Order: sequence, then structure tokens, then C-alpha cells
Amino acid sequence: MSRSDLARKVCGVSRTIEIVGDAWTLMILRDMFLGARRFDDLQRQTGCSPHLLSQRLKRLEAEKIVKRRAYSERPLRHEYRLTERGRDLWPVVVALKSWGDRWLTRPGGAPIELTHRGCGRVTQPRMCCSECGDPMDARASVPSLSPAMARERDAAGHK
Amino acid sequence: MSRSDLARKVCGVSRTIEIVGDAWTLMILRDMFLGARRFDDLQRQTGCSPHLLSQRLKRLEAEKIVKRRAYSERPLRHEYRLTERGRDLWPVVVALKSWGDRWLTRPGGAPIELTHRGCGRVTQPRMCCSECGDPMDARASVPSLSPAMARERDAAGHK
DNA sequence: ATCGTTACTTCAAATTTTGAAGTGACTGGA
DNA sequence: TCCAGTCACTTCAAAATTTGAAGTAACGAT
Repeated sequence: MSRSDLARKVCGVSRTIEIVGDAWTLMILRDMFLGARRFDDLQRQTGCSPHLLSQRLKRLEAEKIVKRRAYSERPLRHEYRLTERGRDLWPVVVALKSWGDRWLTRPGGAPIELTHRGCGRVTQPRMCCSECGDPMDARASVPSLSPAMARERDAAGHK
Repeated sequence: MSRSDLARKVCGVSRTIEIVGDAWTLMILRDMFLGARRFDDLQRQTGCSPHLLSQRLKRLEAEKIVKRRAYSERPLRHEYRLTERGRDLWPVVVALKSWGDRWLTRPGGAPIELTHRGCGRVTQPRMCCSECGDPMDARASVPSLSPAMARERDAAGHK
């Protein structure tokens, strides 16, 4: 099975991974959340080649995660902005940041700090239950699979 | 700059991406959070080739995200388990799931449901402020970069 | 007229992934 | 004892993707 077949899975995690599950796409998202909008800024900040950046932006645009819009006629120039769908990927990037802050520490403190507009404090966002509000970790929940997903996961399990 | 150079960045997000930012690694994590431990199960459930799985598991082991341990002598057989460091990647996978549940819906409801052990209800975990507990989205916080990170981000900005 | 900026595209070489097949150490059954 | 089957991989060539350098096109400023 090749990577692109993930798009056809019933599992939403697989399909999400197929869209944003690669290093450069995630780097682009990081930089867009930090405010980058232009091609050259994204290229310099992510460090990827223009070719790759161009391809990835096209894919993100096709998936309606970013929107390309002109910020200048004469000369005609474009910038990229996250859509609502794109902004909603914020927890993914923040989750990567939190893990890095915890497990890849280096002298000098966290490279990025987030200040919560609501309460004004520096925050390390974390996953909480939507129902009771308590913080959650890997052991705080039990997953159950829909029948279709259970079937898919077993596929090829029995010759 | 090539993908593996991300490991040398001061940005923790970049370094985390270098380790887990690829489709098959994320798929492996998804399946391990769903309980998979054996090579063959991971191969069938992720759908990747044994070659790739083998490489990725070695990398994850080297990064201390999974631990290989024998579950049987005679014949000698091994399984893979998440370490604490690995379990701590749960928010990343859950964030991918939440996005998929919201933006890639299909008839039949969410393919995976999570029941919170604490309150007993089906939950859709979300990011909340560690300080005040309020739910957060992309617009709820302001990022600030450490001087070292700001410098890195600008690199090559001026020839 | 030439330089610099911005947003890309092109191309060949290097690297990575895919897919199929094979290996070795066993176990369990006829 | 022979044979099929399981498990955890490894090997290898072909295909696909990425990298890195260079080029292009449309302007505006000097």
C-alpha cells in the first residue's frame, strides 16, 4: 500500500495524515501559525526548496487549508493564508511543540512561548476532556472502533 | 536544506517533526495507541511495507519512543511498546483525529470514539490553557520567539 | 540600462519508498 | 518425521520523490 492510499481509508486519522502528515507540510503550518504568508518567507523559514514549497502549497490549497490571494496588482503578487479549516490544525502543531518542549529541552528555555489572550499568562496548552474539562493523557480514555473501521483494520488479517 | 537538518534546529517543533513527522511513523503511533504491539499487526494495520516498518521502528526505538521487548523465548519473539516519552505523543494523534472528525466527515459517524475513563462520557479532547483551563484555538494565543529562535528563523534573510 | 525583489519553474542527480520475494527459527498436526 | 504455518524480519530492483542549483518573468527603483 502506498502513502496516497491512506486517503481512501475510513479512518479519519489516516486521511488527515495523508493530507498533512509530512515534514515540510507541518513546517509550513508551523510558520503560518507564526505569521508567515509569503512564498519567500515560507521558503526561508521552513528551509525547504522552492520546488517542494510550491508543490505543498498547491496541495494545501486544493485541500482548502490555505487560500491564495493577491496582495498586490502591478506587479501581481500573491500570499497564502490559512482558512478556518487550516487554522483548525493548530492543535496538531501545538501538540508537536509541547512534546518538543518536554522531551527535547535545551539550555535557554522554550524557543516559542504562547501567551493566552484570555488570561494573559504564558500557557502550555494541553488536551482536556470536552465533557468534564479534566486534562487527559494517553491512559485517560478507551478507544472504540466503528464496525467499518474495525473491519478495515483487520483487512488481510485472514488470508 | 534536507529534511534531516531539522534535527539541528533550535525550534522544538522542527526537531519533533524530524522525528515523527512522516506519514508512516504517525500511522504506527495511531495503531500503537489502539493497542497494536507486534510487527505483523502493525504491518497489516498501517498498511506499510515490512521494510519501511522495520526502519521506522528502529528509528522510534533509537529515539526511545518505543521499546522492543521479548514476549517469548523459544521461539524468540519481540513486541514493541510505547515508552512514557512515546505515550506523551498522544495529543499529536488525537489532534489529527479531531481534525479528521470535524473536516473529513463521512456517513456513519466517527470511526474512533474515545470514552473518558474519568467521567465516563464520549469525549472529543481539545486544547485548553494550562493556566486557566479555557479551551483554546489558533487565535487564543500570541506566540513569542526566543532570541535564538528568532535568529534562526531569519537565517539567510540577508545575503 | 541594470539591479533587486518576488514568486515561482525546470532539470538532473541523489535519496527514499514500494512491492514482491525470501529467510530462519521455531510450533503443531498427520 | 515431514509438512504447513506463524512471526519477525531482510533483500533487492524498480518507481517515485526530494534536493540543490539554476533559470524565468514581471515589475519598480536608481
